[in-house]
Amino acid sequence: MQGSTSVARACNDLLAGMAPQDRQMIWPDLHREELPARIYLERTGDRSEKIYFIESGVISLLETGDLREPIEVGLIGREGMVGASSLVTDLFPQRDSYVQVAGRALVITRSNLLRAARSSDKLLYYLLRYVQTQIAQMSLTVSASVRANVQVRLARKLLMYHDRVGIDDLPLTHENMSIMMGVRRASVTHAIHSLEGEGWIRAQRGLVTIRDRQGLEKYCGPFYGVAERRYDQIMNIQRPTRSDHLPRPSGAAGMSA
Amino acid sequence: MQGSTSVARACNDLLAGMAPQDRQMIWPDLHREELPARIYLERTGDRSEKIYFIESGVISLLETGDLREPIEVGLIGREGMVGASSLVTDLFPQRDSYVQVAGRALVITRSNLLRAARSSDKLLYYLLRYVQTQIAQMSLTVSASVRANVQVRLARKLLMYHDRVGIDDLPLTHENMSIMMGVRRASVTHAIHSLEGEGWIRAQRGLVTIRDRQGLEKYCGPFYGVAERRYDQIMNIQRPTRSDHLPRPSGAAGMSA
DNA sequence: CCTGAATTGTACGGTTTCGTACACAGTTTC
DNA sequence: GAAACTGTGTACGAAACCGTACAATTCAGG
Repeated sequence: MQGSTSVARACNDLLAGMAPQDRQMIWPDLHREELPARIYLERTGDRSEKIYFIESGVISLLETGDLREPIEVGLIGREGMVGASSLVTDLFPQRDSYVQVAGRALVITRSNLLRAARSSDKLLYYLLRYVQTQIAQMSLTVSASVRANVQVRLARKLLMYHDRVGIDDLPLTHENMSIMMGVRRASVTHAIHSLEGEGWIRAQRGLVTIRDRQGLEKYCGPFYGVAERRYDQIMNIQRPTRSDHLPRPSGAAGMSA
Repeated sequence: MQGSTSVARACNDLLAGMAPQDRQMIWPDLHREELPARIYLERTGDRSEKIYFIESGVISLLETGDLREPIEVGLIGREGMVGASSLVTDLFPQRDSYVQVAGRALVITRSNLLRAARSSDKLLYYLLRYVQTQIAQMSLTVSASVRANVQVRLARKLLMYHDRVGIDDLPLTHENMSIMMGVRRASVTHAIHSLEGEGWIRAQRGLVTIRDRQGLEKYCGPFYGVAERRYDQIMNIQRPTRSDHLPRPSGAAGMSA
């Protein structure tokens, strides 16, 4: 790809959180790459030689199964990486990784990261912990898919995007969201209007703006926040408002602030 | 627990499929345990000191989130193990593991398996591959939860249970299934009747008997079989009727035969 | 055998979501 | 500035599913 430059400082939480010696070990192998929207970082079954530590933008994990249209089963932003599973085993990707919101990433070759992980147990187990956070996210997505209605699921998804893009403007179309959620576009349009009517978001063509994050979180109830707290717990993140099992998601549950 | 005896021969696919030297290494540490129905092998957040290689019976992975009732997000039988994730990291279980169908398992302590995995990369990466199969299963569960109706989801679930119990009689109540699927009991009753009307199953009080597996598989369409083929692929299982992407699930897609 | 508990059958109005369709608005291309 | 494309608003009947409720059946224990 293009846009490969040398690295100044990492904006990726996994890189920022790993042991300094591990970070220093892989540092020379990292190169920054731009991630334009609508490209695939990995395709199901196609070996990928690169692993991406996302610095900005949003990647969706898409599950196709044997169906025509895929479904979004996971989200990755600056809190995560793409390709962790191809690291721990010589396996082909099991899902598509699709750039929903353009951004950039620090990229390392699979062989380089694999070598590093084999030489440092600490690094390997650190990255494996991240895999567990993805499992947690997916598990809670199952729960929400079954129990929450379209409107709540949409709100949840917007919050998850908001956590990752960092700004309040989310470049998403109704069609976009409808495919990711596996519902009709008309259902998304209706849900968007409803959330807009409450004053929580503002919708324009191809753009959703978050205006009242707390309102959205409250509306989602138990369907937002659990995955985010688990991420913190698994990766040992300490946040100022660390309220363990209180109902109040406290606004700092994710990776936003 | 009770029922701990010495081991004669493993009926667990993971143990059967691992490298002989790895199996021999952990063999002395394994003890057989009976798994009575309705107990929990792991609870979310409670450290578990045991890891279970399931020989028979069915374990559900239950996700509670912050909700009152849990949802089944994964199934484990003789093809798998409970506690794999607490192996690769010193993490608490992130989900409940509940014995849906009684059976037995070969049990090893976490510290023993952890030591073995640290001394054998091959073993570690083998078990990590199994974790990937669980992710695949969960990912396809998301897909099915969003796109398939209750009747198809029920059929899919019955097939997955059938794969794991080995016999045609599944000890499940309607209430049981309704909780696992997150729907009304009445919805399950209706779906059961419908599947029964097609002659694919036979239902009695607390018991569902599979009578026409192929019929069920055909009815599920793309919602059954993909996860099972991925398991084979990830774990490098070779089966006689290995038809890669043909629509025919061929009856040997799972771990049944 | 009797009683209580567990399981299953069934009903009804209400809500959500679907499938499909068509009109309109904003953006890009030529 | 006209055409083509993309994105959004809206409608309508049909289907799926829900919440709730209650009766009937089967099983387990005394």
